[in-house]
Amino acid sequence: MNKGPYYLSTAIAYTSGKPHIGNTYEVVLADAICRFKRLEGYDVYFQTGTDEHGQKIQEKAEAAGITPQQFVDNVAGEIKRIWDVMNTSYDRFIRTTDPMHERKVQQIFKKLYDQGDIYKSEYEGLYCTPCESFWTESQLVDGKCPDCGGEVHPAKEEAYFFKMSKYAPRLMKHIEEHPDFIQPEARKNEMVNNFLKPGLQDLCVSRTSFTWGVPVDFDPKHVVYVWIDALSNYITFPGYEVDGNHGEQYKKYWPANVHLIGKDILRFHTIYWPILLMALDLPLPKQVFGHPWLLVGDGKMSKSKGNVIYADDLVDLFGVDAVRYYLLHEIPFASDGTLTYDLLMERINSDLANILGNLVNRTVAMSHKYSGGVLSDHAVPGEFDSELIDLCLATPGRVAAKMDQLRVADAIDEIFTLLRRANKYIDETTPWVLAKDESNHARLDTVLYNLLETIRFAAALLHPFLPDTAERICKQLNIALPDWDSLSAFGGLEAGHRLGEGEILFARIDIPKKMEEINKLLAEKAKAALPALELEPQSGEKVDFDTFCKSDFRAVKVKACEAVKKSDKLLRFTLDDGTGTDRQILSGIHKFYEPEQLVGKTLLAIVNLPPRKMMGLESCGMLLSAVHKEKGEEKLRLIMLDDAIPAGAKLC
RNA sequence: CGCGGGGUAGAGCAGUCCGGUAGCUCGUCGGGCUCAUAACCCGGAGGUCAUGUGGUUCAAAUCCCAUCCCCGCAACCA
Repeated sequence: MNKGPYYLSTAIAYTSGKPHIGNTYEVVLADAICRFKRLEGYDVYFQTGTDEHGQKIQEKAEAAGITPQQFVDNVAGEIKRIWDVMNTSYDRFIRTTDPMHERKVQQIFKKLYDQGDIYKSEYEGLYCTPCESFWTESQLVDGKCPDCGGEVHPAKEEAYFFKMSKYAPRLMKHIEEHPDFIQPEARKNEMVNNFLKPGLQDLCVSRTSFTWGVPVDFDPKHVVYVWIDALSNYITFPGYEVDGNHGEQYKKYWPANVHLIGKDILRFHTIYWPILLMALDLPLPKQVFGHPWLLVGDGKMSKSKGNVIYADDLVDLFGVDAVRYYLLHEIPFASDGTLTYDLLMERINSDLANILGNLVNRTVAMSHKYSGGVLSDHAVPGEFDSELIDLCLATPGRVAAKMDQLRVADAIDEIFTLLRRANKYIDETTPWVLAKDESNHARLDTVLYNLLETIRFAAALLHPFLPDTAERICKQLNIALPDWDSLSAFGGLEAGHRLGEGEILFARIDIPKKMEEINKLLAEKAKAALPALELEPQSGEKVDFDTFCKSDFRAVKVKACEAVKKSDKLLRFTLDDGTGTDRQILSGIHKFYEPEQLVGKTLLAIVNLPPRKMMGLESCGMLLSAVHKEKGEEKLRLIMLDDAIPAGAKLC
């Protein structure tokens, strides 16, 4: 049954690097919504993709020694791969470097210019010459450039501007008349109070400071800045044409039902984008949902903190549906969620393995054991049946209601409420007791039927969230994925139907053991990320020759060497320095050498340093070593000299 | 006076808009069961809902006021 078109877009991912699990959350959320809408019978168009222009990409490509196009090709490929790893069912993966898109962006820009909404002026700001960047007063750090810390000076740059203020009252009215336009609601107030009410400034929509972008065709030293370029993807790819000869998809799907975006870019999607559409005289999207963020541990993911988690790594560890489940279920509707390995494993065990997996497993196992895996008539109703059946019939509607509000986590909860009820039903009806008495077999068959039918409902409803798992459940039931209409009545399974083989859906995880494994993996990863070899940078400071000559370097022979008591670092050397009197030197190198290795070696020492006490012992000089870092680990080797050199020989 | 979000059981959260028995999941303790992945089912303990024994009210987690604390606003960002 076709319930009409449904167009959902994600924000397009910026191709500056590999997306982490937080970036991936958005597309998984979008996927769950789209799959659910398809299940309900909507004709869904799900668009995602990449935003590939801009200064940053130009710079990164330069640094990597490749062209920007090569750079974005690589990253876009990686992003698409991760979207696929997450099993997302996008209908189209778009890229803003698509020539078709670039052509349309130029046409849109020209149209807005011709009708007077875009005008040429000057961008004034504080300019940092070495960084070639403009900054606002508020961005400065101590009045200096936040990038390089250098001086900034007021400067002007020619730029095109969009007349935002012209459309502001219309937008205000639209927001007021469409309370669902901006979700969650708290965000709406934020936008209205912070941006619309104080008055909109005209938006700078072109740049001359970099070239990796869509050129303004009538003024080629300008490139179209991100707003018009990136935002317009939502209409250009479905087939918008400036001349009104729109493509089929555009005619069918625009305006979009939902733009799903991160809460940080809400401003662009709820103010600039609607105004842009008004200027083009196009209908506005029905809803913009700014979803919360996924945090890791107690903060944002950050490469410098070393806590970045990537979706594909998690999938390797736990499987795609477990990761999808966590993302979809553990992130609240309007506030940020957190991801930790512990929490993830706890959810897998308690929800996926215990409640869902075990229910399917025990039911299918009993069916095979007691009825040879063949369904019979479910003709003997009994106590507890109606409660289970009623909940089955009520659940699809409840899930749909939550999904309409985009409350995905709550929708999943509804399904698990049903699964919990089914587990309880088993305890209430005690099939293993019924099985003991032949006269109860008809009732036993009914109980098993009710359970299997409940699982059929659950499989259908779970599919949008856990597509692989839903299919595996169906395989065990030996049925095709049930459609939405089949959930309007209890009794979809037929008598005489033969079940498939039972299979464990989610194995319980031994959390401490798995954690150990993960820590090992993380440590290896962290190590691999460190530079292979690090050398101390050379000193720029000069030392004059006379000062250098004052240092008295001598060859010394190790007569004895022992670890200093109560010190984990220090070794105590008794050295022959050629004077006839033993010289004692302490050196903090126990981490690198065992004392007995060094006895008899010829080393190099500076002997005219002032004596110094360490751990109560006097050290007269210093042994010289060569140091460097490997994979972040400090390495040290003593300077060992040819044993033919006599003790006390001076270096010069 | 920068802005915004938040403080509810050991953990994670809902409830706050629209006052009326403080709820869910996990964990924990006890019991039941044995079909099942030591799973499942039942019950208990655990909270002065950040503070002010503040205000409004018959009634406040919820509305008002004040105070304290945490988090983001630094791009590796959605």
